[in-house]
Amino acid sequence: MIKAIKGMKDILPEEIPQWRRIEQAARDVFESYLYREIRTPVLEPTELFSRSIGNATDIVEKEMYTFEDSHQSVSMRPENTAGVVRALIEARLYEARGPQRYYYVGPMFRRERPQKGRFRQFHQIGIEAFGDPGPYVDAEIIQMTCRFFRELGIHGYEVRVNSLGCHTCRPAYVEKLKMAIYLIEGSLCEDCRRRRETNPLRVLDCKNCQEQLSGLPLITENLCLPCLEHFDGFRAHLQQFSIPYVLAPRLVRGLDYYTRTAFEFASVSGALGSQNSLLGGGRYDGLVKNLGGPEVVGIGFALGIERLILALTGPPAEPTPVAYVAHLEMEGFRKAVELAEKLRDQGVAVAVANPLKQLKAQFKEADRIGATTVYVIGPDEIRDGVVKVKDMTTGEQRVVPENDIVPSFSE
RNA sequence: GUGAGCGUAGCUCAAUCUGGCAGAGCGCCGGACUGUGGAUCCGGUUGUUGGGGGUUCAAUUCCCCUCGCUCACCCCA
Repeated sequence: MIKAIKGMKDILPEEIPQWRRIEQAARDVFESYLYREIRTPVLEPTELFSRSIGNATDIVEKEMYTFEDSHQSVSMRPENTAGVVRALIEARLYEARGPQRYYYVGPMFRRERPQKGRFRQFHQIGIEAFGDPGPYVDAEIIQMTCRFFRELGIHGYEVRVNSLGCHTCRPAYVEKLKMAIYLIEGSLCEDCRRRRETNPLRVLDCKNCQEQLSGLPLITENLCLPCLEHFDGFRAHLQQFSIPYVLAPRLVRGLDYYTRTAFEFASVSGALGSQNSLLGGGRYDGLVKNLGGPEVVGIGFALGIERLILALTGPPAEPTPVAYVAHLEMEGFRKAVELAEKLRDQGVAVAVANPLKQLKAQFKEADRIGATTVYVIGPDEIRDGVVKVKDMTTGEQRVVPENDIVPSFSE
């Protein structure tokens, strides 16, 4: 049997209503904040990702699906900020009047070992806002996400915020941090000692060594003045919007391009297994320029649809009502097909049994597909010019003149 | 990339520890009911025990290899 590739899943019809609900809520909410949809290719030049996400990150180093295509290295997108920024530059969207706010929905690819809430093909909904340097946008994005979550009835989460500094203050802080780690290195786990060089900020987040780490300097205490003002402004706006949040000075994003504001919506319900990040994002003020565009600042986030579904509670959507046309003998079958087409003209979903199927079997089938109404047409009905109509929930059946069959059956 | 657990009927799982005819429930098909579903009863159907090799008179069971799935680490949405 040919099976789907590891970490890639079919989304079966049963699950589709949930996906549509999430996507629709996102479109409605984001568009109410003047975000517009953008669709970019799944395949991009590998260089786009190595230059934006960062060459030394796990994503670029070992998780991308990369191959040669006519002497060019191309990769399937592991995230979509880089693609949107490329489009912004390529189409000179930054020159347009009005807000440059975009959202996207689509599959992303990372070649990791799959586990709960993590797949090799997964789906993200994300937004990017360009050209606005002030902290108000940062807070507005959080507000917008809270509205989106509220719309979906998701509650078991917390908002975590941090500032990662900028090109002025971060390098100095990283050096300071490295030095501090060096001093306590002996008490740290193997991973942390490795991370001191590869990704010092990550050390702060280590689950094994929290006790030893309490004395390390925090980025929030080492911000330059502009970064500090931005961070304070951001938090003041959150308070103004009455959004509860947790200060997470150890929150680090895994992508190199982030500056200043970084945030995360984390599930606190345990529904995501060991993954708890529902959504992550932040500001990336240097990225557009880095990729060859003008000095345009940006901020954005992405959320994982599969993870959102895990966090979703509540009853599944009700199935849409359907009708079934049962029949006897070829004569009845012909009439049944006609009736079914008339009902479809009225917008009703209708199934017709194969010709000459036993009536009993037809009713069984009607029951199985969840038909709310069954119409019966046989020689007797044709002779009398009527159709029998059975309500499958109550079991009641009545005789209706053929010409009166409008979509009057109960929903 | 590393570690652990699990692969038995369409589905959920027994039997594996202690080797001895591969089972149950659900589903499906049919009948009781020849023009009426769901409930009940009766009957029937369902297998490369993931694959390969080894030990043994005998392997679903024990051993080795391999593939797959799941969870966790790493990292992230």
